[in-house]
Amino acid sequence: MPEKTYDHQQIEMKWYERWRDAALYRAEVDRTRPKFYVLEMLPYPSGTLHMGHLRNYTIGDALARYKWMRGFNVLHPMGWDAFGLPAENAAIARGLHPRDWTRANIEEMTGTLRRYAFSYDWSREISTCEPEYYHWNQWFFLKMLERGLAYRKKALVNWCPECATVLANEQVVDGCCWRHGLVAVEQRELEQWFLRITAYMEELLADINRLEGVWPDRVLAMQRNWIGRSEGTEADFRLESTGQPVRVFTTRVDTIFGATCVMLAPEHPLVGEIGPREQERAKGLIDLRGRKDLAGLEKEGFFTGRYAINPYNGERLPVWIANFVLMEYGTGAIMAVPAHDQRDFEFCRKYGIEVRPVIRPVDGALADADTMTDAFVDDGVVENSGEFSGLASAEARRRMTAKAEAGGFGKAAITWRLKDWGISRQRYWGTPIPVIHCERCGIVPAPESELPVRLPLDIRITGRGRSPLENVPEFINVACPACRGQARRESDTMDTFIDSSWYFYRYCDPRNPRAPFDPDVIDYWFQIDQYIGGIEHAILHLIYSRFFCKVMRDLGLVRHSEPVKNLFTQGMVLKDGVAMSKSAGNVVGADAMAEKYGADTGRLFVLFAAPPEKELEWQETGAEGMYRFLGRTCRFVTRNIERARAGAAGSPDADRKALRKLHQTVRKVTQDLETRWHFNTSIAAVMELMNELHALESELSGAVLAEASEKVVLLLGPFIPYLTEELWEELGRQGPVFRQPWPTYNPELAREEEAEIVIQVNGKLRGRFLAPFGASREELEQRALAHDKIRSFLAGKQVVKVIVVPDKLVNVVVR
RNA sequence: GCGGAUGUGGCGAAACUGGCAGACGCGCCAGCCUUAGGAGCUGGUGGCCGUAAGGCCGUGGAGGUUCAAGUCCUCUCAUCCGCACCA
Repeated sequence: MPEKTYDHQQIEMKWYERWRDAALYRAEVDRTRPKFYVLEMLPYPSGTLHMGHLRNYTIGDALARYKWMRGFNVLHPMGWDAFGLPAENAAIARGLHPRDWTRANIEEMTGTLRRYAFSYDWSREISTCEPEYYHWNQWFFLKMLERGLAYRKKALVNWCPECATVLANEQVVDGCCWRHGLVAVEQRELEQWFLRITAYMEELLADINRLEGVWPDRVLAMQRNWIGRSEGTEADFRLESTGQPVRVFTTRVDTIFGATCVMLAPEHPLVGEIGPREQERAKGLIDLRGRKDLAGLEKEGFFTGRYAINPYNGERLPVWIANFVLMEYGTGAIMAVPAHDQRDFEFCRKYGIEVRPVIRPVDGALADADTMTDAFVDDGVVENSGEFSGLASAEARRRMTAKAEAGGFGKAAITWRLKDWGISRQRYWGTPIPVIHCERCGIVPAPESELPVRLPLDIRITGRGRSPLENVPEFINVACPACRGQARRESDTMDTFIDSSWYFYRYCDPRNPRAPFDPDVIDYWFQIDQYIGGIEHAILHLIYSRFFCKVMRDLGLVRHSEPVKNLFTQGMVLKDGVAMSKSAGNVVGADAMAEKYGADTGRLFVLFAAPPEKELEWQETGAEGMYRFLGRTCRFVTRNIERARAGAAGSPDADRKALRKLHQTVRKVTQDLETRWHFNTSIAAVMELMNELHALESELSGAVLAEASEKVVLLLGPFIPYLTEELWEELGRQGPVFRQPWPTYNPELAREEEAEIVIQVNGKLRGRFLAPFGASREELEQRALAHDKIRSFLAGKQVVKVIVVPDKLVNVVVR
């Protein structure tokens, strides 16, 4: 029987055609079986689909196939169409209607993607860009509005001039738009819709510590940081002139006797009351501040001529306005304690304000104000602080806070960094916010029966910063649902992160016309067992979706509080040391890859070259190596089919060796995939097996060849769907590989006959010998000491001790 | 500054609870086969010394624990990432 050369083009097209419309990963739900829900956050493919995009897909797919073979019900939809955003961009660029573009895009993209993915394309059932989906966005919005979780207010918001829309805080990266790297975000004051994510911030923070599954520390740290809880004390410093309180927030109230001035943010409301000149100068500070890189900014400020009274000691402190004090954080005012805060120190030294140490190190003396060069910022012992002198910092904080509460001039306070989620966008593409503005009735929610509020299809996209919806009278002009008078429909649309916050719920029940989903169905599939994605979603999507989950729970829709059990962040794919991305212009296109070596080679390389959490430097030569391996495997299996079938005889010795390696490999791959996803070592193990099989090939019996071929195909099934499918058919077997049971191993066959015992002298490898498993310590010791080579090392020395690790090694300690 | 990681051959990386460092692959070298090969096959490949047998060194660095350390402890250096005048 001639061997078959590996023709990836032919094989992959054949199986792609055959499987393209099959719902491969849609489980016929048998609730008695265990379930596995794996999902990837694909970066939305707004351009060329490249190997960087496909990496997380490949990981998830391998896992899904493996779980399936292990007898799980698997839900494994493609996650990529969750965002409407790229559709809008491209529509503007191409002058196409977004809706058409989205459909065209789906067809265009899924050609390659599906050739890689080999799984069910759920984007055919759900596109978040369409009314069937945004109906339920609107429904959620109304529920939140009812509960006060959605509200509208005038606020200073981030504005991306390139997108011509507002952005949420989470979507501003380094002062720039997350989508337009170099475009600086401006601040504008606008009426905006917000979701009250802060209502859940305590829970969002607390639950980080309660996640049962595995989340990367990095992501947890980023979320903690972003939520930014900080415990401290608020205290009022009264203005000497008017008696008006200036409330400050501090985490170090124990240093308050060292306060030597009070500082206001330039935007602080009190600035206006102090005087027009001061207001003018404060404005100057704001402008100087610019919009980027606050950290590198030179500290500037000025004295207002006013004084405020320290409530703890009655001291009269000058009131300053300083550019580094932020209105958005705390109360917008601080007390400056230059001796114990580095920023205050720098500011006060610059302007000649007194530095007064009041905390000394536990085992040291108070610093000298004149000679200190840096603030002493650690906790210590409080000095020169009236009744609190001599206390440790922590204790002083407690007592001083208590005093403020008792005296009515302050309280313990917790400050959060997290702000409410601004969801208004002045884009066309997005879910219309379902409210109506009526002059008489105010803001009136659209009646639930009228959902979905549909986007008009006939629009012109201007990119001018006002929603194009405002120019569509049929959309804008409506009757007020309450009074029937003339009213205007809200023209803002929702942030598309709303879509992505719950799309994975809808995947479980995509056609439900009555509700976002059936809670019973959700109950079976959720939580997501394994979510896979890039680190870039650590604070955006992953906080929003956690928030959404808690809201849905409080609406009685779901019974869990966290959507994702285990989160995995895969490493980026680099090309020449830079993350593969369209903007960097260094992509290895999936099309080109599939053309040249095939999707199987691409998948295998991505899985083999590095463990999934690590970054992966793309190397063409590495892919070639994988291609060679596939070719060798293909030829080996096909050229032995005849001999296997004929049941040819072979050498028992070679058979035994081959079977041992085979069963060891099944064990190793199973362990590697079960406990940790070490795809790379799994694949390496199969390669080792193939090397051994090649070496023994001519001596193997038909039966062993048959068993080996079959198991190799099954072991590789999760990684290289096309070739294994083809070989499975060549072997005369029926049905998709991933519906076969995972191969089993026989521990008896896998066992080595003899143990190789290593002999060390003083911990250094000096020799080795074979011994039966389970040999006694005494026997091993004796044989080691009798070993020729060891004897030469022992000559003239005294054996102090012999350590024996059964079946492993003997270490002889000599002097 | 705060927080999170990561350091092993020429390269990507292995090494499960401390027990043979470098599996597997790439690259490179030699050979075979071929009209030819950017195809296939065989062998070699951490460094230094040695014709060889063999020896010494070797997991960022310095100490320590141990019969035994890439793995545990202490300190330190370097790189990457996230946040950042957050009071």
